Amino acid sequence: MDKCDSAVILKQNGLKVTQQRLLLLDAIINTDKIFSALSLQDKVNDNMDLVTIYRILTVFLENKIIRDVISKDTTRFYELSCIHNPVHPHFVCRKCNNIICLNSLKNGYMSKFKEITGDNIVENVIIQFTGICSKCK
Amino acid sequence: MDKCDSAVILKQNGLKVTQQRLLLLDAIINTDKIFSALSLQDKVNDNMDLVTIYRILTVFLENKIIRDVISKDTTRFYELSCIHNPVHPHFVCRKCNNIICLNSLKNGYMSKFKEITGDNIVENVIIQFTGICSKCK
DNA sequence: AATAATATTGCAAATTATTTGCATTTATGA
DNA sequence: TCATAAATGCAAATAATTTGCAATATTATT
Repeated sequence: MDKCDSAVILKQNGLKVTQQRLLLLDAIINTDKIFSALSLQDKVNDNMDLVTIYRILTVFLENKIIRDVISKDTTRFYELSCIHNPVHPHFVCRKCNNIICLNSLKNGYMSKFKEITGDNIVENVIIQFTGICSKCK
Repeated sequence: MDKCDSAVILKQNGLKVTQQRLLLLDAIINTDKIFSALSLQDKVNDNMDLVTIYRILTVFLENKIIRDVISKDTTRFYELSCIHNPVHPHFVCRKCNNIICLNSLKNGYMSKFKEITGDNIVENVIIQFTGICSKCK
């Protein structure tokens, strides 16, 4: 807890410190799961406009405060992107549709990928497992 | 070419062989890229209803004739799922947004993942690279 | 501390992707 | 060939996200 200070993060990124951004970032920091625009609206019990949430999420993405979590869902998901939450694989359960964060892989696996990525410049590797989670099996 | 015969595939899966399913499956087989409902409608110049395409895609997914290609895009993408197109990693360019199919990894990498997936039953591993593709750099 | 300039927010409405209901049509097996 | 059940097309609904614009809040400056 006290992983990060919302106001500090906003200032570090040269962003205006608004009530809505503080509320939203607090909610994000205090979530240990992935989130969507709608799930955040539920969490901040202030009745914040969904449009505002979408716009703030766009700003947070641009500043790499959050990052995308890809899924086949039609809803867009994100997670906090900070030193306390390094890039890591996810497990998607096809029964309950939950997306579970897994521990990061130990270094060294990237070399295995070099041979297939060719001339493309790789900035990030997303690994996602699908199947049945331990609760659903 | 002649990778697969649409009518045969439909019959093998116990599906009714309809004109629309044949047209759509032909279009899918003759695409070496990923596709969306809309991109398929463009490809089959028959003016097939989008609703029909969505419904056929659902059936194809259920029968594992196609599979999802996950992305952060709000559009859902798919690819042909057959012996000629084994599961493989994708590269997503953040400039042109194209999704490029990469060669499959050689066997043996799965063991690296065992340690992080825990009690969850893994049925599939999705690997996706993001960055700048060779054309955009 | 008050103010001006500018970015942010909220509301309404538009857009995009996908799904549902229902009447019509088509494929398949008796 | 015909009956049956499933598939299709159209219209409309739903869900997620985006846009326009006026009202409001933040921040640097006075």
